[in-house]
Amino acid sequence: MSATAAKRGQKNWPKQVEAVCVRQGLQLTPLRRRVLSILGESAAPLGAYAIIDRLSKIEGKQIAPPTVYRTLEFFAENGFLHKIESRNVFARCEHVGHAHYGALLLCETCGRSEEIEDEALDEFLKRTAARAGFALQPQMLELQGLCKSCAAAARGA
Amino acid sequence: MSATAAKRGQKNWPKQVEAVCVRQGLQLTPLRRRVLSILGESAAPLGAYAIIDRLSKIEGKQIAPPTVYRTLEFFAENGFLHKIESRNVFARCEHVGHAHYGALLLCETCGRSEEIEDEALDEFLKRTAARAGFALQPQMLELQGLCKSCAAAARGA
DNA sequence: GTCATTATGTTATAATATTGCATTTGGCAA
DNA sequence: TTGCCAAATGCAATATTATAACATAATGAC
Repeated sequence: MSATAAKRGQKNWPKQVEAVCVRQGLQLTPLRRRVLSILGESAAPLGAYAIIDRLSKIEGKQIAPPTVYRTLEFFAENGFLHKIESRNVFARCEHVGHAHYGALLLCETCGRSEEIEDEALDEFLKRTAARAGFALQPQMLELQGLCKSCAAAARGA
Repeated sequence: MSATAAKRGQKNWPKQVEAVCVRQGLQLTPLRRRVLSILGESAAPLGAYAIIDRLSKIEGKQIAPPTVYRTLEFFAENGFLHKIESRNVFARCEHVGHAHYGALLLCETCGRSEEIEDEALDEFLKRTAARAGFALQPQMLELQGLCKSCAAAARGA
């Protein structure tokens, strides 16, 4: 993903979420809008407490954890956000309204996450698991590595 | 994996670990042996605090978290144990001394984890990530689903 | 407007993990 | 053997992540 594409995604994401909320009759309250904008402006996924801190600054008073966790839960349940379990952070879902499978490519160096949707991958995993008698759920993989620019930087260094 | 295979793995694991420790000159201290045996006897992966509780019972006094976390770190560093990030638990590495790639199949129902080693999967993932310019690290995937027996039970129910 | 539902506020606490420093143990060279 | 260094363990405090439980406020259906 190019830097400009990242920036576009970042800028458009709150608007896309808003559009889906309107279509589906989901309440986009002031609190949710503020959290949306915090997530929308971040280059990399954010931890809950980073969001709490930023929100507290915006609101001018200390916001308690449940407030933010509930908001994040709302976004995750409605397919706007991924929780990245391996890092305890929350990333914008770049495919608002699409199926939730594929993979998140997580950069070890810059912390950014990139989302790919790949039916072939899904199929391959299902078949691989099935050989062990395992029935896979649909899920987003979390894959660790280096993003294009960090890999280039590492090679250059 | 059959129940008997699981049981065999479980019984042999501490001995395999011990053998590798001897070969590599790693200290298998009394503390490490006790943690090894706790992990060896568990059907499913255990959380750090579950291990702390069991160890405290065995020792007859309260064991502090760092003691156990350090022991787990020792086993993980030496390839005897996997930390399952999506669940905050620790699972025996069933392929002691092998490459650490492939996948952990995690059953949502019984909590057990099964390890598969699959070079084709590794290749597939690398190629998929490479199309996004991403350089994947070798890693164990965590895949959620239902194990053979829990899937059968679910179908029967 | 009343009422039920949904959302938010607030306090407390649970669950997971680490830092920093003191003490003990094990290996090994003089 | 002794002394030393490095590795391992003990221990207290605290950091980080997340949830429970209950009160209050806002919203939408009727």
